[in-house]
Amino acid sequence: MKQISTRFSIAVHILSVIAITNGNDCTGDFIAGSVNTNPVIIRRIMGMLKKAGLVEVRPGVGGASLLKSPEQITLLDVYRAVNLIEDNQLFRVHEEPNYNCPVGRNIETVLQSELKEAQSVMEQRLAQTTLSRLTAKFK
Amino acid sequence: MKQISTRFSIAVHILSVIAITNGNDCTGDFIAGSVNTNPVIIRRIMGMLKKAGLVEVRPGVGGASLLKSPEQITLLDVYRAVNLIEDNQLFRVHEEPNYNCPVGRNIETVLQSELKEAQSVMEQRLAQTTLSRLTAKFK
DNA sequence: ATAGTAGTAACTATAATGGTTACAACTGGT
DNA sequence: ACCAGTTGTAACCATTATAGTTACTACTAT
Repeated sequence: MKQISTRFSIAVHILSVIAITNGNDCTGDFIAGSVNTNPVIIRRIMGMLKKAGLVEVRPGVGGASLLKSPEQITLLDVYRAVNLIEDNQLFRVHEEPNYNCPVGRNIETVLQSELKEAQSVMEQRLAQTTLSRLTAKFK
Repeated sequence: MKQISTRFSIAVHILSVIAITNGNDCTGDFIAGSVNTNPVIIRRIMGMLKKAGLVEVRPGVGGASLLKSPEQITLLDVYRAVNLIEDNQLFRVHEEPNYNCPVGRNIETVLQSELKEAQSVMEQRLAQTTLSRLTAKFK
């Protein structure tokens, strides 16, 4: 199966680096070195984090800093920032079943409500973990 | 973002049809008509459900039936049957971060444990919904 | 002016998905 | 014994997301 993209984990990595360095000379190239990937990947994800209002970047000279404190940034915030998804639905449901069949007629509505519940509890669990909680566990 | 494949929702659809028809003349082509897709798709997914011990198919003559009662089949059973995933990890984490960086050194372990938790609560929610609970809501 | 940085566009390779056609193997009924 | 209907696969295809790369413009402090 297709797993959830590494954009999410990289975004958390990026924010952790910014949090730890306290925004000191935290350029895209520096972060790319820590993540061990191409700087453009970092810039792209940083763009999403900017759009979500989580970070700001000093234009020209470079360097990123957090717009919210690490205690206020949760994994759900990051997840939502980088995983823009159709209708915010993690689970995709097959379309246009046969409405002449009692199953085809009902499956979408009935199943969707259960899947939304499952997605919701996952997201609420993500919302319980803050960035500061994560970085506190670093050794 | 890439959503979770419709294999899952189709598999639930398949099992619902079998449950409702009570395994009466429930051929792949018939189910394909209800799902409104190609019969081969149904056979492929049915193969996974067979491997997971959820259904059996009469060879030659055709027709599927449940190997467990609808009260005993949960959405998690179905999810696990059709979404075989590397290491059973829904979230993918970027590999080979820079171990010379305190973030790169710790991010994998620390983040993984949180993500596993989030995945786990979602799966436990799926486990609470049985096939019979679903079909009972059909109108 | 220049060096270093950010922001994008454009391109590539890879993989998963959803679908299709084709074919072999099996079964029950005639 | 044949035949129709079915299952189980293999092979192929188009589409899409992902992850990465190169290249270029624009901006800022020195």
